[in-house]
Amino acid sequence: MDQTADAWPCESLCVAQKTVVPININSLRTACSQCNLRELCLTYGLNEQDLEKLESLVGSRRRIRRGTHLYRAGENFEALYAIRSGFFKTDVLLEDGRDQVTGFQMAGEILGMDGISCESHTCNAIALEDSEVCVIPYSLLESLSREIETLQHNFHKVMSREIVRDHGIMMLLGSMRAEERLSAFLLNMSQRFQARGYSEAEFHLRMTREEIGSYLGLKLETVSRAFSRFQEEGLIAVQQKHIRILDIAGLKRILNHQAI
Amino acid sequence: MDQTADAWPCESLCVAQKTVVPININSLRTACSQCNLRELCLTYGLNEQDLEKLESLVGSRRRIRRGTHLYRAGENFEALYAIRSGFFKTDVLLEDGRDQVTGFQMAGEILGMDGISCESHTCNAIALEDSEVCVIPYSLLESLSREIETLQHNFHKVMSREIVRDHGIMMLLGSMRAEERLSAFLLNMSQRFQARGYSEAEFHLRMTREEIGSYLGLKLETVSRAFSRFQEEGLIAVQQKHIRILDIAGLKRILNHQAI
DNA sequence: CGCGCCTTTGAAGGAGCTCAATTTAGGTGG
DNA sequence: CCACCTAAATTGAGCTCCTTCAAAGGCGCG
Repeated sequence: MDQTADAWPCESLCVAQKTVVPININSLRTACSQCNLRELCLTYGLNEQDLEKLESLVGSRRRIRRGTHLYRAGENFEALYAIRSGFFKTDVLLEDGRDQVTGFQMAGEILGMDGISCESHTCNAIALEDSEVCVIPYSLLESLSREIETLQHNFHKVMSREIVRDHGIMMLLGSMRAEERLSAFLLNMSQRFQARGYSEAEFHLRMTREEIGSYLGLKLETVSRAFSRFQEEGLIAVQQKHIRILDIAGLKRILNHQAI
Repeated sequence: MDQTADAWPCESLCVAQKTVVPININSLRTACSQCNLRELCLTYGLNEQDLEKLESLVGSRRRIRRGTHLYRAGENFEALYAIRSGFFKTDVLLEDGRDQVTGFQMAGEILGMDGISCESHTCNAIALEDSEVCVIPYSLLESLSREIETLQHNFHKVMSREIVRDHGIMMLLGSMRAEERLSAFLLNMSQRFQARGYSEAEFHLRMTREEIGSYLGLKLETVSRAFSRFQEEGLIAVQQKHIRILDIAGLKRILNHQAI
């Protein structure tokens, strides 16, 4: 099935990507072998035996209150973080004060890979709602992935996926107009919520218009106006942070540069 | 030394990055242990013993004529490529025909990491001049990096650096004006040429104005006008693809959002 | 209930785009 | 070696989409 069709533009070129089975995120247990997010996380496809070895991988959990940092640019890099629950943004800052949101991350996704290259983080990770992460000490991940081939492979795929995702955003920022960008954003959110067992058509955005704008290379007013126009055209129903998508095909048409 | 100061904006936040020693790219030998690009490549810091194991890593060489593809989006992913000599661009295509250059790669850099995530390439890699690459079969790289810790670590760093680089470009595309973008581009090129032992102040661009524009999210006319303005202001001397940087500090001032 | 923050909406301005014409460079063949 | 040809680059003028500045409305939280 083409669950990838509404991913970032260039991800749709990715034929072999696995179909993510919607999963249930209710009961929370302790280790990877019991984790409901397994299908989305680093441990995908590991056998029972290997999963046992992994019990040591997740050192601890950390709760991050809404609005606080998981890590900051410049801090020492020691661990990756797998999001158990919640919602994050990452952003980078320029000396002159300008900043840019580089991504929004949700349950099952991995944070912190920017830190590997120079052993210190290059961006900030901030919780947009009360969240919980699994702390994955990086040295442990490296040594375990020397033992467990599947883990190694998954880790590489996760990093590569991040690169592909970034290329999609570069495409978006470099060659799309405002409404195309917002359409891509909404479709991407929709698809990710769906992959986690939530509604693809109705969801709460955790970020402000300004954060969306920063991510999409637009001003908050432009984002707001685009939302309003989508609503006028019957593509979505929007009330503050609550979004209901009424016409997915219509949004896709906009993304594909076609007029309504 | 702050050779990182003129890297992409957010890379300058990266304190721990190694200083790349300028190297001599004249004599070409066969294996990694003899390669002059070692300092820039995956084999950095490996001891003699490990380097011997690596002889098998580079399966073969491939010559790529100017204007031809190293790989195409959609093709099966089987290997990474280390550039021995030459110059490449990568780009992604949208269904509606729009495309975007996602990067320019030069000697010592690794191509193809986009393909890991779904076992097929998601972008095109095209030689901008006659080039030569080392073919690194991916399965071999994975098994060798389970044996050789340093290789594993280097590989992860290379992928992470790609992510950090992409964040820098997202920053550029999302929040810089045309002249800031071009300034960042020139400073980045200058720094990379310097790291390879070439002049930081004078070099030949291998790409057209249109390709630069695509990379920077601008139209070719805008790029051309920005070049002309830089020349009027005495920051650079430009004659077609030949660039001479006259005032690096001035370019940096532009990048930092300050007026002349 | 009131305050602050977020969002919406309007009107004017500007940076970069589009369209178009001209110049220049580089490659080809006589 | 020169004339020719094509692709790339430059430059101008008008236009458009997004930004900027401003004001008002709404929601949530103490």
